[in-house]
Amino acid sequence: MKKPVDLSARIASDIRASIVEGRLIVGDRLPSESELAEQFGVSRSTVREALKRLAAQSLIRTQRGAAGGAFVNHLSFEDAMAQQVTTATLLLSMNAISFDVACEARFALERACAPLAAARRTEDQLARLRSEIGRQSQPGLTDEEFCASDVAFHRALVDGAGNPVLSYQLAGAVEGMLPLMNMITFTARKRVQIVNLHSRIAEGLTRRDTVAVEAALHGLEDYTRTLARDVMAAREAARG
Amino acid sequence: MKKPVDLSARIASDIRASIVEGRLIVGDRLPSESELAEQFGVSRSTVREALKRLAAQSLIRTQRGAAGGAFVNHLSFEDAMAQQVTTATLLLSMNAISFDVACEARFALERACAPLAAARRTEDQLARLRSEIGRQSQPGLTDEEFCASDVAFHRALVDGAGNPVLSYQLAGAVEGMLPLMNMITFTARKRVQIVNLHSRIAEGLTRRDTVAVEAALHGLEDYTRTLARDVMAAREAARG
DNA sequence: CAAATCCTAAATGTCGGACAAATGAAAAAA
DNA sequence: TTTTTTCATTTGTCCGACATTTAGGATTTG
Repeated sequence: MKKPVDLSARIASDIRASIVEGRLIVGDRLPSESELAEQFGVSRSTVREALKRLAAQSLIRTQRGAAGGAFVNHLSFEDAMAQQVTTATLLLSMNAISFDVACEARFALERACAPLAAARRTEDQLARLRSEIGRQSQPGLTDEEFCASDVAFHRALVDGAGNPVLSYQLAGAVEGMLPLMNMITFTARKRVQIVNLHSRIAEGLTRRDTVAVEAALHGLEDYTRTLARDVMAAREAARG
Repeated sequence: MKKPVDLSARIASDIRASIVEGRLIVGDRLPSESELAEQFGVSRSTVREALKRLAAQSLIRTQRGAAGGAFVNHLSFEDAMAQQVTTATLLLSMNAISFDVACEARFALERACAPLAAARRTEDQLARLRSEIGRQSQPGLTDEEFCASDVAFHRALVDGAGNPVLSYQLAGAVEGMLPLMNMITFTARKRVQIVNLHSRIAEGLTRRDTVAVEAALHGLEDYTRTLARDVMAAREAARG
């Protein structure tokens, strides 16, 4: 693709291509830093910078010691999700993404999970949903705790679809929005509304009623956007 | 969160937190490598390895020269999508994700875009869709070219939703599946079927008929999975 | 003989210094 | 004023050294 000018970037790019295209597979050990330095005709420092680049993308891991070295990493869903979340967070905060756009994307993705979750949800997952609803009804909760429980609820919903790829995709969308959601103050009255909608979702899934779940998600999207609009309006008024 | 043992990882983590939490904002210049080395009480090499880690995540960019240094990068959708695609590709190839699971996730996400795309599609986007359909009908196309056009078609479909966050999410799902899709040989007969379904999608969008688009996407998902199953079966038979 | 201990070689992690190359800005020349 | 030159700053690269970790062999000990 591109021609990186820096040697360390070029070397990282080379090795990355080897991994992506399957010439190096999971568990393979790369040559030692000294050997790589000789192979590429650069110093060990430069090789190290290249390896750190790859490590930052979770493509390799390094072990010290006699049988140590750099190994092609098994990219787990957890690793990928962690990256996804930080990337999504920055993407939203840096690109002047409006709350509406982020919200729309998030609920569109969640609704995509509804039919699958309705068909496959287990009793365990239903219990998780109800447990989070119970927590959200507790009076002493801070806004942050309420938000955290909200995230847990929606992750449980998505996990109900039983598709790890969807869970991975959604994690970024939902958790990336957390900073934005945390700006909203959830009064008792608002919490009741949200908990009601959550209950409708849980009931819909219990009855395996896709349409009901989608409708509740639509309601939740509308209500969330209304809340955000009010927050923005209040903020405007305070400034003017 | 975690306690990185390596100094370069720890420093990278520190600076990353500063960026994510807003203490450093887009365009800000970090102290020079020497200054950072002094601040953190480490050598310049260690600082450099930390900075390379951040550069690998597109969090910073570096400039040489007098007014150079490391600057907090503006994370564009393009950068994020490129990362997303390589991550998704590796995720699918390393985690023994079945074709069915990947396919299901992809089409679930695409169907999520259908209502939005039906409401907002422009004439330009419709023209793009028809243009790709035209290309896919040409007889001389290789399988790779057919796949590439297929990707372009689906990206245009998703872009029709007019939500950059959705476009970003989908890019990973669709392009990450490319290596898997490329394993399928598209005979003339199969191509006709696919082009027919693509046409139904384009027609549905033209009429702003969400239900028709979703139905066509369902049909395409089923057909794609059938094709994959046949490929796998043929492969099994060849081995046995 | 078996088990525990020690030793050693190999590899990454860190350090410090050195020079090259790029680059913007100040100083000098036209 | 405009152009050229010089220069200080900063990243990119290289080298050599030592510390730290670790697996596995060698040695000692029961």
